[in-house]
Amino acid sequence: MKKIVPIRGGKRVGAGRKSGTGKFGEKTTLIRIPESQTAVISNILEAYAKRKIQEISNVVSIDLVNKALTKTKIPLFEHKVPAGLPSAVDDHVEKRMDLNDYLIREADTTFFVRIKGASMDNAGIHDDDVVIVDRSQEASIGDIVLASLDGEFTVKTLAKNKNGSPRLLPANEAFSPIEVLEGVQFEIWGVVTGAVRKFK
Amino acid sequence: MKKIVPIRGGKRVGAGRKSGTGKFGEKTTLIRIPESQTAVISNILEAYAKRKIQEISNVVSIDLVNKALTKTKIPLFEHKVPAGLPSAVDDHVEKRMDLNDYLIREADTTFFVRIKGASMDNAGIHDDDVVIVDRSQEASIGDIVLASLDGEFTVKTLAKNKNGSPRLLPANEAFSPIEVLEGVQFEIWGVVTGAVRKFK
DNA sequence: TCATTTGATTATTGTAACAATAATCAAATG
DNA sequence: CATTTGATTATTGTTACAATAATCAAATGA
Repeated sequence: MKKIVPIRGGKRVGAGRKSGTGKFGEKTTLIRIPESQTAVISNILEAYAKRKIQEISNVVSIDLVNKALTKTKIPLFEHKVPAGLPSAVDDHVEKRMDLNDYLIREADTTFFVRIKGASMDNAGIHDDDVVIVDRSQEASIGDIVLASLDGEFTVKTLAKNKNGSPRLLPANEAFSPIEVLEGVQFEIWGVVTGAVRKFK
Repeated sequence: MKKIVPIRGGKRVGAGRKSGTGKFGEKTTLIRIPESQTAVISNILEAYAKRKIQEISNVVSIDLVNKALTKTKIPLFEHKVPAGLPSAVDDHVEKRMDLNDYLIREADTTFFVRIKGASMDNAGIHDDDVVIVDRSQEASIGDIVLASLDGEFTVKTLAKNKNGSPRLLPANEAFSPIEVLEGVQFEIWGVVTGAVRKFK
């Protein structure tokens, strides 16, 4: 027995998917890619499709800690700044702080890394900031770390894929995560324990 | 008339082009590339074929997103210094730093203030950061300053109205500028010259 | 004998063809 | 008037294909 199919159709002029509705928003061509590089290229294209910035290095320079650190105890006001004239020579301010003490746990295993770019903006690490990296600390998932990929240094949040391979997350939606692919020389140099910025 | 073709042939077992004799030396797959990026990808592949670069992953920073991404390779610990020949690179690597030297100009006129809230987020000053305030510096328009209004302390960007009266600008759209009205006790305590933050 | 020619064989590589999916439109429906 | 339904067209990954390139060995000829 035949099913009665109600007729709905007819001409549909102008119908159909519109041009440029693909994930790239433009036409594509086929290119032959060596098999060992398909993963890399696919990653790049993924980032491109999402209009994200694919950036690895955001490190300008790496400096070591001075051999002999200075100690300068300076008043710290946590809540209310008292009226009057707070100063370092004042003895009676309740709390004093030394920057080296505050930010550096162990001088021997610490170094400074100057950051460029906006890829870690949402983590409060901005262009031209200097971050403090401690090599002695074990990096955990979620930590901000200094890592190198084939010799390029980057500061990113450490994450892990379902398959266990590491992933480096920028803290800025405009940037795409960095996948640590098979065969790439990858190393974690330390955990970012602090950041400093100079305004003036 | 038929041409007489001399017979030369016969079985040619084991003949034929050998696998891996293509320009990449390996198998390939077809990938669809957006047209605007084909030139870039072709260039990468050309270089890869010629082995000018060993790993294509080094070149991810290629201008896919129309942003020139320069990669910085920093010779760090693995860098071998030729004895007796100090170079700029070596100086750079050997550079050492002290936080007090870097952030504090004059200890006697400097103090720290811990910031609460998000009103200066866009200036890179976040909740729980410690800012460095220098009382000895003259505050200019555009500086981030520690100011007091009727005894309330605040860190804001210093601006000026057309009529000359000062104005304190938060760096966060969710907050409104503070007008310094007539009769309000207003004082600038110093200029914010830096900020530090502890992550871990 | 041995270098060269010739045809057989097989991989590469760019393009074309294809099929499954996705997006979009408008007539028909309720 | 919102929803359903089928028509239409682009996207996208895969397969097919044809021209080229590489390689081998039999046949040739100096």
